Amino acid sequence: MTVQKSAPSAVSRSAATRKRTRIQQEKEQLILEAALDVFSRHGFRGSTIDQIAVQAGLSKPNVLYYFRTKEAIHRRLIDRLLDNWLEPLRGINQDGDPLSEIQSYIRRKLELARDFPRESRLFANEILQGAPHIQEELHDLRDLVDRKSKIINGWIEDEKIAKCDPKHLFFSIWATTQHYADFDAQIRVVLGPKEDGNDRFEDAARFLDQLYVDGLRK
Amino acid sequence: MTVQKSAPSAVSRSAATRKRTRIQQEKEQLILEAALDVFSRHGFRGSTIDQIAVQAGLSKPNVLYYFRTKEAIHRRLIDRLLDNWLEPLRGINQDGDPLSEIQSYIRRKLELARDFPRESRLFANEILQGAPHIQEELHDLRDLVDRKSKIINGWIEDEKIAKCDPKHLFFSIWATTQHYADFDAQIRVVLGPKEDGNDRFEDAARFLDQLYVDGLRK
DNA sequence: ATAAAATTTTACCATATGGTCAAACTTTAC
DNA sequence: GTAAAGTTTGACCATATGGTAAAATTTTAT
Repeated sequence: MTVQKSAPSAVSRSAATRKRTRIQQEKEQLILEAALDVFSRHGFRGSTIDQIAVQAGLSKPNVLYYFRTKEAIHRRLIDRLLDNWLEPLRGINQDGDPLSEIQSYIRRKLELARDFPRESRLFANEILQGAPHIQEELHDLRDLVDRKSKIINGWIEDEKIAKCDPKHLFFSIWATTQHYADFDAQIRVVLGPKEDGNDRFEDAARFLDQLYVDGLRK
Repeated sequence: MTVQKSAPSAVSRSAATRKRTRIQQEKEQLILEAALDVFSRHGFRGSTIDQIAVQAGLSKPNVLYYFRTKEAIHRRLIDRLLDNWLEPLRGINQDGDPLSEIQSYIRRKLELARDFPRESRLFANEILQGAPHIQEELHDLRDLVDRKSKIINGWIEDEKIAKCDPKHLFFSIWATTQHYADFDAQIRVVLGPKEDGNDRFEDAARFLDQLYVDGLRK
C-alpha cells in the first residue's frame, strides 16, 4: 500500500473534492478573475499565463500551483460561465404570457450582455474558434433549446404568437443581445461619444422590444 | 552615390507601386487565401506564419518574402474584406421602397454570411479583440452609418416605416446575419444533423424577413 | 512552540515562433 | 545564350511561452 506523499498541490486537493483552504479559495478566485479579463480580451491562444499572473499579482508558477495548465483555467471559466449564461433560457415559462415571457427573456439576456461583457466575449471567442472545448456542454444546450422550442411551438399552435421557427428566434435573440457585448468596439465608434442622458442599453432594449413584440404579435 | 543593390523583394516592389510579376500576383493570392483560412479559424495571435505557409504550400521564408510580417498579411486581408463587407450598406437607396430596401439589405448581408463565413469570422475576431487594427476604417463606417441613418429617419418622418432607432436597427441586422457565420459551431449543434431539403440559410432568411417586415411595418 | 501541511519563489527546460540572411536556383528581358 | 532580376531554400537567431523541480517560506493545527 503506497501513500501519496509527493508534492502537495491545490490541484490534487481540488480534484479530490477535499475541503479547500482559505488561501486556495481566495487565490483561485483571484486567478479566475484575472484570467477572465485576459482571455476575454485576447482569446485563448492570444493569452499567456504570465499575463494572467501579472494581472492577478502572482508569479507564473504560483498560478500553475492552483491550476495545472492554462487550459484548466479556461475550462473552469467556461464552466462557470455556461451556468449563468443559460439561466434566462431555463427561465422561460410555458404557463406565462407568451409575449411577456419572450420580452423578459430578451431583457435578461441584454442585461447579461451589459453586466457581464467579458463573459460574453469569452463565450464568443470560444464559439468563433469552433467551440473546441465545449462540445459536450453545447449538447446540453441543444437539449435545452429543444425543450424550449416545444414551448414556443405550443404558443404558436394556440395562436398566441405569430408562426415562426423557434430556433431561429432564439438565434436572433442571442445574436442581437450578445452583439452589444461582443461588438462593443464597433458599436462605440458608430454611436460616437456618449451624450449624457443617453444609455446605449436603454436604447437597445427599447429597439429590441419593439422589434420582437411587433414582429411576433399575432 | 550608393545604389540599392541589396535583396530584391516582392515587398519593396509592391510598396513602390511598380508593376507586379505574374508569380508575385499568384503567390500573394495563394498566401492571402491560406491566411484567411488560418486567421479566421484561430484569430490573429492564434495563427502562425508556419500554418499559413503549410496551407499555402510554401516555406515560411517564402511567405515572408511576399509579406514583410504576419501583421502585413492580416492587414491586407482586413482591407480587402471591408470593401466587400460594406457594399450592401452602401447600396441602400433613399428612393427605393423602404421596406424592400431593408429586406434586400438583410438578404444581401445574409448571403455574405453564407458565402463568406471566413471573412465574417475574421472581422468578428478583429472586433472582439477591440478592433486594434481597424480604428481608421471603423470611422469610415461611422460616417456611412450616419448617412444611411438619415435615410431611415427620412422614411420614418414620411411615415413609411415604424419609428425606431436606425443605428440599433443596423446593429440588429448585422448581429442576426453575421451570427450565422460567426456562431456556426453553436448553430450546427443546436440544429442537429441537417435533414435534407432543409436549408439553414433559407430558414434564417424566412425568419428574419418576417421579423423585420412585421416589426417595422407602419 | 513546533511539526506538518500548504504556499511561494527561484532557477530552469524544451519547444514554438516571428523573423533574418546569404546562398542557390529560376525566370525574364534582350 | 546570357546577364540581370526575381524567387526559393536551409540554416539560423532571439525571444516568448507553457510547464517543472526543488528549495524556501508561510500558515495551520496541536
